[in-house]
Order: sequence, then C-alpha cells, then structure tokens
Amino acid sequence: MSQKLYQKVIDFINQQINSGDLIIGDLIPSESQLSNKLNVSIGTVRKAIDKLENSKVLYRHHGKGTYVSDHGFDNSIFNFFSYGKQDGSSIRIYKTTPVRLKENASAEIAFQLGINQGDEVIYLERLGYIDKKSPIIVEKSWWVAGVVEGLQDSSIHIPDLLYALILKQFNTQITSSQEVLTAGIADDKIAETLHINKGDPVVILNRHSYAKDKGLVEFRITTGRADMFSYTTTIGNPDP
Amino acid sequence: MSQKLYQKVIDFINQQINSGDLIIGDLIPSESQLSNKLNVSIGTVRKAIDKLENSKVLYRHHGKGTYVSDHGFDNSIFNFFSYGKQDGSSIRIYKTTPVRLKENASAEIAFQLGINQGDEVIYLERLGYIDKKSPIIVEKSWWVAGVVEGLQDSSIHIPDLLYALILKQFNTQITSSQEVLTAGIADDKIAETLHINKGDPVVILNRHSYAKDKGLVEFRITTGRADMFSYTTTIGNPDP
DNA sequence: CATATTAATTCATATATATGAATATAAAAA
DNA sequence: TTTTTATATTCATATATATGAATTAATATG
Repeated sequence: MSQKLYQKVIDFINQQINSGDLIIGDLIPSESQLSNKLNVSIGTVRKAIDKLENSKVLYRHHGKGTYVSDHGFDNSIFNFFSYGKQDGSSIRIYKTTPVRLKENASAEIAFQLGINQGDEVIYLERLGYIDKKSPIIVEKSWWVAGVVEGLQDSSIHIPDLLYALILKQFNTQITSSQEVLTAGIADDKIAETLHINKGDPVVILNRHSYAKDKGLVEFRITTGRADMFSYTTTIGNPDP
Repeated sequence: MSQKLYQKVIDFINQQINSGDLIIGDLIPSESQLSNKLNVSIGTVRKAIDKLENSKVLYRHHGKGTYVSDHGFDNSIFNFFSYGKQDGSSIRIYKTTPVRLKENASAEIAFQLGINQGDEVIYLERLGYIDKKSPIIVEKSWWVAGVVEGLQDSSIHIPDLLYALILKQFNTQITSSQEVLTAGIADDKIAETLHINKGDPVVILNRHSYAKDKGLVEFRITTGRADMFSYTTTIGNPDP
C-alpha cells in the first residue's frame, strides 16, 4: 500500500475502471461515499479526484457527480484536424466504413499486433469526412479476430465512435492507446482516395490499442491530408 | 476583481511575471508571505499554486520554494523529435546560427508580424542537429527590428536557448507562443540543407511569439525531416 | 395533470490546524 | 578552519469544518 493516502484513492478508482466495474460515462461514488469506504477525509478524496481529473481520467459535473471520462480518446491528435482554419478548434469528423473483411495477417500486421503471420484478423477501412464531399482521412484498422468476432459482418452497424461499439457488442473495453504521429507523402492509392496528387504531403498516425485482460487488440494506420491538418498549441503564459 | 479568491492569487502571480517583477528561475514569495500579503488563507494560496504548477507556469521544490518555470517553451512540440526511435523521448538538439541579417520585411512576413511591408526586421536562420552530421531542422525566424536591435551583429553569441538571450540582452521577455504544426514536402532549398530529396516529406511548425508590452515580436517557420520526427502520446488510462 | 416549491445530494470554495519532510542557515564543537 | 548540530523556513500531506452553488427528487399547489 502507498504511504500517501490520496494515492490509495487514486489506485482504488483506477482499479475499478480497469476491472470494468466502472466504465466510460459511469458515475463514480460520491466524495463522501469514497471518504467513508476508504477511511480517508473528504479533502483527501478531493485531492485524488483533482489529480485524476487533471489527467483526464475523470471529469466532474457540479451538482451531479464525477464521471469516468472518455476524453482521453477524444484527445487523439487527429481530432485537431481543422478545415483550413488553423485555430485548433476541434471539428467533428463523420466516418463511413466501406471495407470490412476477415483476412490472414501479413507479416507486417502480424508483427504490429504481436501475432503469427497468417493468423486471422478483422480488417476495417474507414473514411473520415468533414463535409459530404471528399474524405480527408483514411483509416486502416486491423483487429485480432477472436476479440471482435463477427465485426466483419455488414449487418453490424458501425457508429462514428468505434470503441463504444466494441465495448457493447464484444464486451471489450479499450483501456489505452499509443499513438505515433509523423508525416509522409501520398502513394497512388492514398492519393486517389483522398482526391489529391501522388507525392502530396500527408500526416500519418499509427495507433496501438490495448484492452483489459486481452492486451494488444488493434493496430491502426490513419492517413490524413496535410493541407487539412493543423495541430495548434499555446505555450508559455497565455493568460495575460 | 474575481469572486474566486484563488483566482486573485493566480492573477497576482501572473501579473508579477508579466510585469517582469518575476522572471524565469525566480523564487516567488512563500506560501505564507502570499497568504499574508493577499489576505487569503494558506490553503487558497496552495490551490492557486497548484493550478499554476499544473499549467507549467511554476514549479515547486520541496524545502526551497516555488519558482517561475520556463518549461512551457521546452514543451514545444518540436522537442519531441527523436532519432529513429519512436518512443517520444526528448532529445537535445544543438543549434547553430549560420545566417543573421537585417532586412526589409516581405509582404508575407509583414503580414505575419502585423507590420508594414518594407519595415525593418532581423532575420535569423538556424540549423538543428542531434549529432555532428547533417541538420534535421531548419529554423527561419523574423524579429521586429526595434525589439532586438543589434541581434544581427555577429559579435553577439547566440546560445541554444534563444529566448534566454533575448531576455538578458534586450530586456524582452517572451510570455507566450502560439504554434501550428502541419506537414509538407521539401523544396529544392530545404532539400539541399537537410540532405534529403526534393519532394520528401517534412514537418512544418509555425510559431508566433509575444512579449510583454510589445505584443507580437517574432514569427518563425521551423521545417524538420519527417523521417526524424515522431510525436508520441498515450491516451486513456496508462497506469494499469 | 402541470407547475412551483422544498429538501436532499453532490461538488466548489475557503479557512484553520496539525504533523511531517526537505532544505538552508546559523551556532556550536572538534 | 571544518564539521556537526540545532533551528527556522518552506512545501507536503491530512483532517475538520463551514458556506455556497448546481442538480435531482420529492412534495405541495393550482
């Protein structure tokens, strides 16, 4: 056990989230309940929740309670896509899923997912739009087959927020993701899909997603038009 | 005045930093001193400092005191350059300044700096290395001339951390910067400098920097080799 | 039934207080 | 002088308490 009491509270909440007792959107016990249950003062509970809120694990709603956040995933750097404007405002991206099928893992995909070449994977190809015209991102996603068995079936409606479906339909909660952002140039196929020219700059985001008790379950490559992408940050002391 | 007392404390400290009464590295008044001076409890001071520490404006050193941080600028997304490795570890970039001169602002630069075309600007071109071989970033920086008069003089040694020099030599403190990251492809000149091929992907970071009482003082375009760049983030609940 | 009021719950702010730990400084001892 | 010791300062953790504000649920009223 930790010597710091507030860490005990943090550990407790993390454990609850991780075990699935608490999932995204859930209301966590009130400050006074946690205070009683864990035998610490309410101020200590507040300090713990302060830290968890700060790291985006929780968010508070005055008068209602404190919830498990999904903001971490909304926070994906690719949500900073903006449409020409470079103000970093987060714009909703609508997604379609034109391709979904079960296939055998290539050497590359097997390596990325930590499985054997030839093992079954579910492959999804999704397109992201900010209007009805042409897509600005292409998302290629490979899932370990056993985890999302049947996802390739076109009768399953895939919503914009894929992870919500995975949680409901397959009882699999994505607990964390690792993203690596870099840049590249469009090849023929990407150029055609995004309605740009071969050799035009693109932004590339690789993601590995982990689920509780299942480990690595998804590898994803997202490719976006560089001219539609901008990531804005303010550093220093913005207040004054 | 704000209705929230801790905001009063935050405002006070920000104002002190902004006026130059406190500069990077300075020890701010102790919690008890602030408590007395501003007539709030020490707990309220702590809450204010918590927030400022969280936003990287201050950092605390147990037993010594609380200092004004410069971490905000270290946090530039371009410090996430890594050398092949994609683990997001921050690597030191050594900089040289091969070009520095006073010139008249082009239409583009005048627009970016909010001055008139033809107004004098100081232009710096810097190269960033992670080893002795070839540079991985090119940094073009335009300063409003009056602010850094004489910076083009080659007798002034320019250290890796430019803003520290600007503060000492020209009594100008950069209080905040706005950065916009995007991607592009190398033109002839950039390709030659970075030892890559024309058309290769590059990462581009535009920065506008502001100084107290002087407003916008610098516009900067940093161009980096995409193959040497990766920006890694973890989202979700990384603890478990 | 629909609406307004009241009460209970929950987070938000603020203060007071106590103990402990890290650091710096001044005094005492070798 | 150098080293050790004691003391004061400053942040760190933890508890208790009071008031206020946002929300929900129950209750009274028309």
